[in-house]
Amino acid sequence: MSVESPSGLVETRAQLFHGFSDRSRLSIVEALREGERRVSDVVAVTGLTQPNVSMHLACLWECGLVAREKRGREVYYRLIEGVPELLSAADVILVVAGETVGACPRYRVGRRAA
Amino acid sequence: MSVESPSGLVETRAQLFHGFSDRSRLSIVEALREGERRVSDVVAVTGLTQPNVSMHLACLWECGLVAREKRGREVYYRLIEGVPELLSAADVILVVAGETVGACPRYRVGRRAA
DNA sequence: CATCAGTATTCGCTTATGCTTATACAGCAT
DNA sequence: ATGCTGTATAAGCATAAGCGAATACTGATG
Repeated sequence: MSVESPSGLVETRAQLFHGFSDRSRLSIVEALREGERRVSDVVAVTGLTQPNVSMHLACLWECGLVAREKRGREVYYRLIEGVPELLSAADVILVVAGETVGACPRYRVGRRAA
Repeated sequence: MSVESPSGLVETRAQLFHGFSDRSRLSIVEALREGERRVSDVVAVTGLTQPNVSMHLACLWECGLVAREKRGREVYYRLIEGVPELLSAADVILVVAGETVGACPRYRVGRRAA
């Protein structure tokens, strides 16, 4: 069952969006937006813990949303094609609905009790 | 703090994607893709329960991702502008990464133990 | 081989949130 | 008013999944 299947498509799309639905993963993605980065670079930029970044990157990689290349003992990650465009499409919506989305009361997306 | 703010942007984007990260909500969105629909229409098309659909639509509406119009005792919902484009951008990615995304082992996005 | 830097993995906990069932509310007809 | 249709809300439960801490790999260097 490929992407062609209507019902499977919805399922797969949901999973894709889920990959980007977490604040931490999205900040990692943002860090990769300018080009490939080592894990430790991402850690430095995002302020997340190393295991956390590693987990999220593994998650994104397993889902095929980032590419990975090992050089020596370092591992470089980069976004696959299409991702920047998806982010742009999201930002277009946010121009209009940003305030509302940001204030959405039904979920907090990882914003742990703060 | 508007969409302009870098950190706030990531947060808001995460929430936006979260809105589309659920299988049920996404099937509802898909149902709305062809135009405005009543709640009961969406129920019929998706096979979800009426309270469930109502909840998800309320969620999407509060987040500003769908527009709502009441006519008599019926309520019509439709997608706001930019959403179809976001879905298309997602599909572009899925053409390449669809198989991988669909098989992503780290989460199941609402696919309850089946 | 010993050590260190960079990365990945596991465990356990906590929280978010989707679902079901029951029920309440709103508007129209008789 | 009564009843019916369409929609929304609430309570309670079950589960997904993010996080911190500890630890295991892996490859480079001396």
